[in-house]
Amino acid sequence: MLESQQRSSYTGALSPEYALLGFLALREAHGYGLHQQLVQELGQVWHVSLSQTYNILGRLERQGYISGSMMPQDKLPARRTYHLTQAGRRRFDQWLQSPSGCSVHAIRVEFSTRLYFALLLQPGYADELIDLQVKVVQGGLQRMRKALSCMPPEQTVNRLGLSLRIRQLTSVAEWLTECRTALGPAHDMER
Amino acid sequence: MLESQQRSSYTGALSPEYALLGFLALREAHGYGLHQQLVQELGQVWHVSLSQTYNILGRLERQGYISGSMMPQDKLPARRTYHLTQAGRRRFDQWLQSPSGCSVHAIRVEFSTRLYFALLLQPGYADELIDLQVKVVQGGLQRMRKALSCMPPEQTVNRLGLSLRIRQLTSVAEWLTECRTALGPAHDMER
DNA sequence: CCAACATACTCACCGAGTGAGTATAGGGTA
DNA sequence: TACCCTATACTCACTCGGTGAGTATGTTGG
Repeated sequence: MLESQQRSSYTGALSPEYALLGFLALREAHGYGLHQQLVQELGQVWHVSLSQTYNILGRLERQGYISGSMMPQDKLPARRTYHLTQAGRRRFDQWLQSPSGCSVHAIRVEFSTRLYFALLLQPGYADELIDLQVKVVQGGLQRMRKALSCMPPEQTVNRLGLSLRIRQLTSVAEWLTECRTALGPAHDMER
Repeated sequence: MLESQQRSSYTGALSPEYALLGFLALREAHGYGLHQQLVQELGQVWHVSLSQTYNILGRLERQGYISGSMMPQDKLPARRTYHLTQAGRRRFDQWLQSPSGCSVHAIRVEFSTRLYFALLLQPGYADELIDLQVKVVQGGLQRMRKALSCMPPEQTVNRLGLSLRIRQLTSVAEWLTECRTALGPAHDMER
């Protein structure tokens, strides 16, 4: 009964792990620095504490996507430098190709992150990424509008809840076109 | 640096625990039934699995906000019937009075839930609740707009991220006025 | 007669996220 | 010189969020 949503087996895409993989795709780094980078570059997108960053790095290493080794420094304490494994590279590349779901949160954090790395790694691909996402959003909007029209009127709060989701997704669609115009000029200069 | 957000000590307000407290404020009930109620009445607002419902009930009981006792049934297996304690009643009443933060998610789920119970328990209060929330949202919007104007232009993705948050919150504000008109007529009949 | 479905939970597990703690180095001040 | 604050660089223990599988029984449809 209207359980759409596309939850399925949770892929962890809504934690900043791909951002960390992305930074490591650019160059190897250690946890503390990665956290600083995350805050500076994507602080408006993700809000992650230092220990959370280490948690994710630990998990990514356990799962074999990154691998780290202690690098002693003179004066300052030794630090663990991570680099992407082949599996990690594959995972990141694959993620970069696939559009986000059509939940507002997914788009705000995951799509923005994807856009960030697309601009850095293959700027010509950004437009395509946005178009792809627009299509997903449009599809989601249709489904939601249909669901709303099918909902009994006495479900006041449920109707309002869905109505808000529709408004939110509509403004996401508008924002996506804003993205295109915001990136358009710089993008033209690239090619 | 722009850590606004009002995180502070996390109050658990973004899990459906208050919805469960609310249902129990109306009448005592057992886990399975509470879950059904949650899905039927607020399914567009919260997406909670059965086991998650039991998790939360377990925690609420450990924390002393609800208390349950096994009620044997003939034929069907015995079930644990919960009722609100005084502490739970206080907690729920206090929550019902206080506006949500100005994050989109907080409003979508928490405010909607508050509105749902306000309409059931003290319908005359709903308008006031909405007005209160509008003020919070307007304040948040101002802070975000200011933050955006202060952000360096080279922070493209961060700027876009904040811009989306602003769009989202703007559409929340519009939705709140939709709430008022949607509830207005029924509401007039109440007084 | 059997399968599917509804009732009513329980359990084990992993990821999300926080806060406190550890240790060292460098810079400023009283 | 003693002291404190900040920055670097983590580690640990803990709670909450959330899922999926499993258990056990009764009812209903083919």
